[in-house]
Amino acid sequence: MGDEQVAAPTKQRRISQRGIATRERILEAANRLMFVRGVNATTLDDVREASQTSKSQLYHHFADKQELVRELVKYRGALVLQRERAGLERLRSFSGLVRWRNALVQANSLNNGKYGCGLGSMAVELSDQDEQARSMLSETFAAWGKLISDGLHRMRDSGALRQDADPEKLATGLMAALQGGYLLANAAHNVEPMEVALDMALDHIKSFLSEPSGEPTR
Amino acid sequence: MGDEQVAAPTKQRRISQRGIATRERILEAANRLMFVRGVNATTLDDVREASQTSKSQLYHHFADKQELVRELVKYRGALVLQRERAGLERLRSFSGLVRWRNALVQANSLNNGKYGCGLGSMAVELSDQDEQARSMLSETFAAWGKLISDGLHRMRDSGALRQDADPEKLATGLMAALQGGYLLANAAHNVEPMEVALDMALDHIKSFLSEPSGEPTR
DNA sequence: GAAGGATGGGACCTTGGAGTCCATTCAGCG
DNA sequence: CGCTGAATGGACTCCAAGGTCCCATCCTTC
Repeated sequence: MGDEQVAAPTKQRRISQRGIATRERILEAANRLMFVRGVNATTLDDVREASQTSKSQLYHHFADKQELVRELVKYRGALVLQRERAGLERLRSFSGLVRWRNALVQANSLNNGKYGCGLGSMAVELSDQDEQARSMLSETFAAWGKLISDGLHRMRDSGALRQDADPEKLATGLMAALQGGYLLANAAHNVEPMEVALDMALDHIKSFLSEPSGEPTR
Repeated sequence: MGDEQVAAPTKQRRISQRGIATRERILEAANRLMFVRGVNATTLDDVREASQTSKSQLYHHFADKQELVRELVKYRGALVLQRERAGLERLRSFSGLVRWRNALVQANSLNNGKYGCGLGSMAVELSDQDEQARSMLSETFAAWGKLISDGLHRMRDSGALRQDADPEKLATGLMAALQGGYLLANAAHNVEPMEVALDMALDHIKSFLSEPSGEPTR
């Protein structure tokens, strides 16, 4: 409960290139391990070993495990948003959504549905135990949703989507279908539920396309 | 790896009424605690205290924590299926689905979206760390889905739903929307995403209703 | 090239929480 | 009743995992 540099920001610790690299290595290792085993089931010794560092390094860069986890939330959130931005920022048509869907499905099918969504599983594991992590995750989901709804807005503005379509709601529904799909696929060790869920959401969006759209895509 | 009474079922330990009650109390306490804190974040001492039992009782009834958790998976699965059966076994119309949706939303809104689905969160927490638990959960999801698809089949048979509707896929989509909705609602501490997700799934099902159905419900 | 902070290795400490054990009480049965 | 095994209380053991510490080495700066 200290007031951590509220009024004395001068004392900023120097940080070298090497230090940055180590910190990155730690986060990268934590990311990998916690993705497959879950956050709570991953120990700091696991992380230490996988990142080829030592205990002192871990505690040099992170105050404790909780802080490491929080930094991981940011790290992973940034990765996901970056990936999603790449796939969504130029979304202007329904077929773009289909391509986006296909990429996610394909990636997940490489694991046979295992592990689920890096953000979703953290959300489940942490929401009830770390308020700060929860709120960061919630914001990340919001940003992700915005990427989708922005695309839908573009589609609506361009006339591809009807005026009565609600981009925000459609985006939320699509995100939920995606997360639920990940969850069921993970439990079943099989991507199929995720495909079905995404197809449902896409069909729902398709029902808001303007008239001159031909037969079913898929 | 012992073959546990494969051929000598005579030695079945006697179990008294009192013993059964204690076992039940333990499961019930574990259920409550692990629902709000998560499985891994709940200690056996927590359970012991909340159930007003002692260490020896815990280990008298369950071999270890893993077994307790697995029994909890069964226990909770049975509870959920029982509740869902009550709400779905007589499902014959779209308005029945709406009522079902409303009940789930209302229940979750009492927690402001917190905690999520008892099965879904266990699935995320356990799928990557206990194969047996994962497979039981997967089966429970399947049974849950079947309750829904059975209802949809009845609707299709009665003509409420068109012939080209696929009850299994619709049920999977609905389940995914529900789980994803729980997840987002939990992260946001707000039921809304869950409502939006379920409404999307219901709209999707509605699009398969036979002609003579009037304007939007909701 | 000496000082001082950043980086690093890894032994060590501490503790929470899983799991053991034994003495005691309780309940059904001959 | 008294015997037997189930039910129970709770002290105790043990260890994995988080966290501390100290000393060595590296890098930057003057």
